[in-house]
Amino acid sequence: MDDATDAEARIGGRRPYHHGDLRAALLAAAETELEMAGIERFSLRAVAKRAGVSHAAPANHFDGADDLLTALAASGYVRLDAALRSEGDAAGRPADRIAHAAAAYVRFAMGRPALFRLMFSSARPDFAHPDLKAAADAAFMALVEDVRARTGADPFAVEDAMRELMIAWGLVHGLADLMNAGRLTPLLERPEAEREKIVRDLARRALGG
Amino acid sequence: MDDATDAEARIGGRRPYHHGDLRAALLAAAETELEMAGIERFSLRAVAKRAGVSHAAPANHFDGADDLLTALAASGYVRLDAALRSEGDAAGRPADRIAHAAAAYVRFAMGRPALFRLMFSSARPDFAHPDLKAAADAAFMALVEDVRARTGADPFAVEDAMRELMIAWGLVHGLADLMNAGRLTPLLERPEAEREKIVRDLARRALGG
DNA sequence: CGCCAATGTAGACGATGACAACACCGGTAT
DNA sequence: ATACCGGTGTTGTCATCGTCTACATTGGCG
Repeated sequence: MDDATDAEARIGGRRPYHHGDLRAALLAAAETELEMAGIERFSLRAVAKRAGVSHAAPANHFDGADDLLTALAASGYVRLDAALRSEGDAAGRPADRIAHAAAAYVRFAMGRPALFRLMFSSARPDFAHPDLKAAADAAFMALVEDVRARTGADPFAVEDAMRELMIAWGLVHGLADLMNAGRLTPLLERPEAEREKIVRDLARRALGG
Repeated sequence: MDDATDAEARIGGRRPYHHGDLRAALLAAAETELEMAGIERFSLRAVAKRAGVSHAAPANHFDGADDLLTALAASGYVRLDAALRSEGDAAGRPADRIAHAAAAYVRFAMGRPALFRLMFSSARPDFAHPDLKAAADAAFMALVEDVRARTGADPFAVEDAMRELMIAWGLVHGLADLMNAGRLTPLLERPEAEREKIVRDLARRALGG
């Protein structure tokens, strides 16, 4: 926070020509800008202004707007992965990991709607970028492992386990995306605690038990 | 088609100053432009060029780019509604309507990926617009009725039926959106006929059928 | 101490959405 | 018949956007 208030701290003095950690500051500014404006009104110049630098400064750290969004999406997947795993660990029985991960998935999406759209419903990030690909794959594997913990079988080897994975991922992603879009109001309008409970129930029910 | 070839028909002659049915032509051009460029690179000027009119001509028929996209989204929901209902009617038993509607939902999404994103994952259409709202609600009701045909209960009155609805819609929407994003490759890579069969099976399985 | 690569700034260009002023056209009232 | 008029399409303009290029500033290294 000291860095963030740098400008104010130097009242009367001139702001330093060099920022110090502009790359990180741009990523942070981009995320709030993304949530404020939405992916379709996202503007690189607005991000630069929010970070307090000139409109062309980001070019020193990112290869254009889409590259910044690629890095941001990767950061999103890292956090989604962490949320899925920590929530899974909090489950009692291994077979119930997936239901808790489901609730975490939906909570993640609803807490950062624009970032979630960037991660799953945008063509702007370069999903072939190594960093993004690795982060997205890791989060995917969190789900795979939860399914394995439930069925005792490797989804990539056993078709039945793969079907479970498809149902689990499809269901939670659909619920998240629909509520993100303001649909599914019967579920959307409930208080958060109840909503999470329902999501867990839906996951258990769809997976047969 | 006579109107569409109007320009060619008048070789040597001057194209008529007035188009005839520019509104419909713009909607058609917008849809192909949307699928070609994607929602995030969609450009009103490109649509106008595609329709063969000046960049400002659309203003006479639509109140800006977002209004055009609103009309396009509404047209999408009308078609989705029709697909869901006709596919449901093709099902043998009433209880199996929902599985067939599920396959239709996924097929619709994969056949028009950008339009599907416009309908569910974009902030540009005005979802409060009466036409769009009506079309979206109608498509939603198609799913509601399929659930009712299966459970014999009104989802809005019986909580258990509502849960079935959430699972059904969440699952098919998630499967569609994920494959649209290039994920869920184990399902995505199969030939279309097999994919549809799997989607129906997943729906039956998730609904405990 | 002077050079230099990294980092940030300023300005310009083409594309875009929106707006305003004008041109064209068919139908209608006189 | 003719003069008007509202609907429709065009041209021109402006602010904003992403990107590129030239230049300024800085800290560290030889």
